[in-house]
Amino acid sequence: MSSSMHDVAERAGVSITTVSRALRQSGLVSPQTTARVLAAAQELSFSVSRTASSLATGRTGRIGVLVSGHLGAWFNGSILDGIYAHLRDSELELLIYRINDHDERERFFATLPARRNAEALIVASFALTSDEQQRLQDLSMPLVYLNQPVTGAPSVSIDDVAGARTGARHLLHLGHRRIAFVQAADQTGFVYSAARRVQGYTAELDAAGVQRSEQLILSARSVTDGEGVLAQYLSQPELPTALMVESDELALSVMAACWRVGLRTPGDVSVLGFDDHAMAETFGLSTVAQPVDVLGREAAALAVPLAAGWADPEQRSSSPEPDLPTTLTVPTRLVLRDTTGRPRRRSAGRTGSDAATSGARTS
Amino acid sequence: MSSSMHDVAERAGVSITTVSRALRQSGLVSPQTTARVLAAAQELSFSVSRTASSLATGRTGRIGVLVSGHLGAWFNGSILDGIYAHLRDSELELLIYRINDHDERERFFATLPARRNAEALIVASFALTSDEQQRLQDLSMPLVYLNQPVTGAPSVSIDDVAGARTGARHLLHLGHRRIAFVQAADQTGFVYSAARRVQGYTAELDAAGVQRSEQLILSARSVTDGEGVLAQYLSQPELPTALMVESDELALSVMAACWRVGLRTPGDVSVLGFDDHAMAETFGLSTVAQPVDVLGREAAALAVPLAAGWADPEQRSSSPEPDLPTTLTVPTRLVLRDTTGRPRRRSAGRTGSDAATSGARTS
DNA sequence: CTGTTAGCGCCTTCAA
DNA sequence: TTGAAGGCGCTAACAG
Repeated sequence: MSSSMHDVAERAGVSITTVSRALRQSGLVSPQTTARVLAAAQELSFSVSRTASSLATGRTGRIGVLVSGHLGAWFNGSILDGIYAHLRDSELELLIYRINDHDERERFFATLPARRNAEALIVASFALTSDEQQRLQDLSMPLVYLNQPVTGAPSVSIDDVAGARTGARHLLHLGHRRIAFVQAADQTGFVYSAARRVQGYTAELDAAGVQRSEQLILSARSVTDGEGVLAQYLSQPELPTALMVESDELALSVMAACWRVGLRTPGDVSVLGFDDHAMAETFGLSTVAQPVDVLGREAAALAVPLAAGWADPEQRSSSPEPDLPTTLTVPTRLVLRDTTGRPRRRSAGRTGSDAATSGARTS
Repeated sequence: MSSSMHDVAERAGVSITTVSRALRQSGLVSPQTTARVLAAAQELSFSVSRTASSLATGRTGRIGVLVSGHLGAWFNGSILDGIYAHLRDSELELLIYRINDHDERERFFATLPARRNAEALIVASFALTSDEQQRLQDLSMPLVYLNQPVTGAPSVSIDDVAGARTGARHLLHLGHRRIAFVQAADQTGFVYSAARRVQGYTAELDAAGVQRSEQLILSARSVTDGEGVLAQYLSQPELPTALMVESDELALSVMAACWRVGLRTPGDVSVLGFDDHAMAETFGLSTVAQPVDVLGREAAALAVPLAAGWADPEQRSSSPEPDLPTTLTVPTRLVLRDTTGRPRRRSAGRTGSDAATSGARTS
């Protein structure tokens, strides 16, 4: 049996109100009384029912996170860690909603369980239909988008375009002139990031006046389809000297496939990932690191005041710019390890390290 | 402003009670009335406040999970996925409590926020002090332990000992006679699994009458300390022909280190992991797979009825064996890929593929 | 089948 | 500094 404030009050010889105040450190209770109440609560191993206090205050003390795909996916997990770190300091709890398949999707949008059950909802890296986006807005509950091009709502994203440009640039500076980009087909959810990364790649190559073609965009059937990518790579009439891969997970798979057939990185081909997945360091994968924990932390930092302000309308006025939704962009960082280097001069698909000129081919 | 049942009742011209019943499909409301209520609710885009109904019913509709370490860790994420899959079907929500450092630990055990806030708590792979275990019991709420040797409480674990034995056995059958085991030092939380894995390794080698020594237990400073392990490996007077590694994460790190110095797997040394981490397949790591999602799912399956039964004491009687805490053990499975094979006969640290005899050493 | 009457456990006026 | 009264939004027990 969990005891209630009533029991504590009785034990401490005070009113329920006093117990409530003492337990919340409202500062309206004398030290002695407070001590007595605390002791009584201790003895009964009492703790406040959030449910009841939620009903009374209108605040649930919970933040929801809507996640796309598996919770076990590196990205999702890391995001949650960042969010948690911040929520912890705000005494808020973390409620998770996962949308992993069509079924879960239906269910979520049919019941919108988040409604009134959390004070704000962080929507992580999602490919939402406009209909779904609308439904979320209708929730009339603060939303924070993570890695999504939603206008008019607070959001946090990494700078995919700039990251990809930086990645491409370093390959260009190393002397690469034939750089392929590897995409994954079915990444549920991460479509925006993916699109922006290709975009960055394209932009940088164009800016450098380097040749580029549709043929240089390789696509994997899944994030573990390194073999498929390798096949496409080796089918190219003129072999690219570098591969920019959409994500580390896929890049690692590509690397593994290369190694399996004896292609060395960066000896035969440079491979650049994107993310800085936990395993990237282990295997020495050069990559464009995105600070996922920061992403989560910032999203939470945006959500918390909204949550508070929502229940407490007057707090809103304290913010300098009343209602401009904040849009945060966190920068990426190029991490050089062992898979990118100067292109080799000899062998397949010859390249010059200082010019874009290319002539006869090896095939 | 979110509307209440009151508004819906008014709009539909019925009592609040009827609204409540209609919305819960209690089957006590006529189809027409139900339709009217639903319509009204729709128009007001109303949805029930879980907080209020929780207070009234005494059920929060939430299951808590206490997680050790990072949410982004493969194991934790996978567990959560399994749990989520089951909860989803029970209309329960997932509340997360993470204990990642001393601070979070203190905080959790000081305030026990899960109390009265969730209907049951799943305690995942944890190294709890007995004091902490006691605190959890004090929660007086249903607990389900995952991968922990807690007696008298429902629990789900994988069979680490048997898994390790199987792993060792296959190496023995392949002809290995000098097999080292690699442990990680500071795995916060997973100490039990780790201990049981060494135990299985030890038992199997002993059963086979194969020589074994303290020296053959290598230890990494962290799960990414493949280099350190390699150093220890290469310092052995007589080189082991196989390495059984406590976890895939560490095994991958070891593999990478081997490759970096030119040691082939399994050509020069066989490497066997444990877990079946997402990356194991990518890199062809042979491993003892533990079905983590099943683990999570089973834990949830144990927790859900407890949660229900807790609030609804009479339901308990429906279970065949009233109060025997269930202890589930889920089996592991050996997954052979590219890193384990017969030991080589020539070269360093000679081995015989059919005898345990060993003579002169190479050093 | 529907409505009325009481709470669930806490917090927030308002008084003392 | 403390207490009494009322209500947060919903559900349950009991009538009709």
